[in-house]
Amino acid sequence: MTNNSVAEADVSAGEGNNHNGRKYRPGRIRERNREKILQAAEEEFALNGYKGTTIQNIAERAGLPKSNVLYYFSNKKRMYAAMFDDILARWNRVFSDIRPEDDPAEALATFIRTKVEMSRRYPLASRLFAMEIIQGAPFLLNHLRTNMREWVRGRAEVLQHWIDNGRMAPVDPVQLIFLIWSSTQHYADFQVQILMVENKAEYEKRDFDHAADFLTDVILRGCGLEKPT
Amino acid sequence: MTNNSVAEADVSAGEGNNHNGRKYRPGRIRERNREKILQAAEEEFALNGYKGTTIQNIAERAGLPKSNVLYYFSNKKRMYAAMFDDILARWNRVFSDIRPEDDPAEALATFIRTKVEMSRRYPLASRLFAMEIIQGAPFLLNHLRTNMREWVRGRAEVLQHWIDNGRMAPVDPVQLIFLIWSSTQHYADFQVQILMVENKAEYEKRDFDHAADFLTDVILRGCGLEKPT
DNA sequence: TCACTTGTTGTCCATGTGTTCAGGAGTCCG
DNA sequence: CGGACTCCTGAACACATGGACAACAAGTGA
Repeated sequence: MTNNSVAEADVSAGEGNNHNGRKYRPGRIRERNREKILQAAEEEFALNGYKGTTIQNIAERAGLPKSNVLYYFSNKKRMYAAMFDDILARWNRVFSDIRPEDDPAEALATFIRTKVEMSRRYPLASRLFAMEIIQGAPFLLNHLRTNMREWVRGRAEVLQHWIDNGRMAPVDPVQLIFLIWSSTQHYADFQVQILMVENKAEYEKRDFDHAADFLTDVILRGCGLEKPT
Repeated sequence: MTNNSVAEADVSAGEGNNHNGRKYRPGRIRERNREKILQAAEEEFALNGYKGTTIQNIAERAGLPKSNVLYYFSNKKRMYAAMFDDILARWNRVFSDIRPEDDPAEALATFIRTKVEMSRRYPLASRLFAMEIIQGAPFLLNHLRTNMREWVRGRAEVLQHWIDNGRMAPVDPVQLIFLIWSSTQHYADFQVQILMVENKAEYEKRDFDHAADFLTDVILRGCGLEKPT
């Protein structure tokens, strides 16, 4: 199995037991603070980029002194990497596989809806990821080369299978995946632009529903599919 | 007319004449160096973000001493803004208007092709813009609120006109514009990801042609249109 | 050539930032 | 309670960076 994480393991004190035989429960304090910090980091990094974010800012947002933050993540890089581990894990938990015997229209619709939902629920993660890629993916390159490539190939194969069996129009499967990725992420990444253009102060749930409807409608038809009931 | 630029005018020495009555041609040296610097800035900012970019880096890439760069752009912010003025002007030069009497399929196809072509020719500009928006558009907010909003409304009106006349499927025109924006820009902004997933070292011209073909194909069909001959 | 503008550059400095470190407080278990 | 370990934190430091500035060089029209 390829290494699935972007962060080299941190020294991570408190991994359960020690050389003494005495057992300590791996601190719940640790757990709680780690989360507070990662949460804050996500917001700061997404707002200011890697370089633009200072540990001080993260610390303030997390309500902790800077030194304390550095106690949990020995340095900035590791923190950034740990954040992505978190995000990728979160994503992995959500996306279900597709199978050749599934209904194409239904599968695509679900995929689109799920992705739009991700844009709604985790816009920060989406933006973070986008910025990372735009800058050449210095941290995620390996992840793209391995996990993501396989992911895409797997899906593309199924799509191709559907095409070969005449169950959808013959469109390039990989490009189709890109199309769905880009158009759905757009609602998270370019939120400000969309809000400005539409002259709205903030998103509402129904905006996402509308977007999802629109995208399934156009893309499915674009693939020669009927909207599922 | 609304102010079309994002940069407050720089002091910009050498604006032609002086208080003395004597006339100087606004230095060609100035012109040349300005361009060298803006070019370098585009590359650096796109690669490292606003904060991550140092004047020193830009200077080195432009082959000038830092002090000289600061002679042309009195500070980092102004430089960043000037760069966007450049980029926006470049874009404005390219996009033609659409008219109600145009053929929908042809107009959309042209639009898509033009945007893909922009992704190919000016990937840095696209990435720069993307990063700026993702981070909340601190510099471009005003531009989004005015110019871009009007731009979208103008196009949307024409699209709606076509829909009302039954010349294309009834899809939300504004969403359609977003869809085209996002899917076409994706090839510039997420270049690394695409290359990694497809296991290619670099783009070739034909990749963009292929992408443009795919997008026109799917999106036009998605709008109930036939591909133009 | 002169008078004046434009262009060039080295130096200097205040500020901000990542990271280290040493010591102290808190927590848990026998 | 005592010992062992986890958690916390203020102070200090080395270093990078944006920008000011003053002196100097080059260019330009008369």
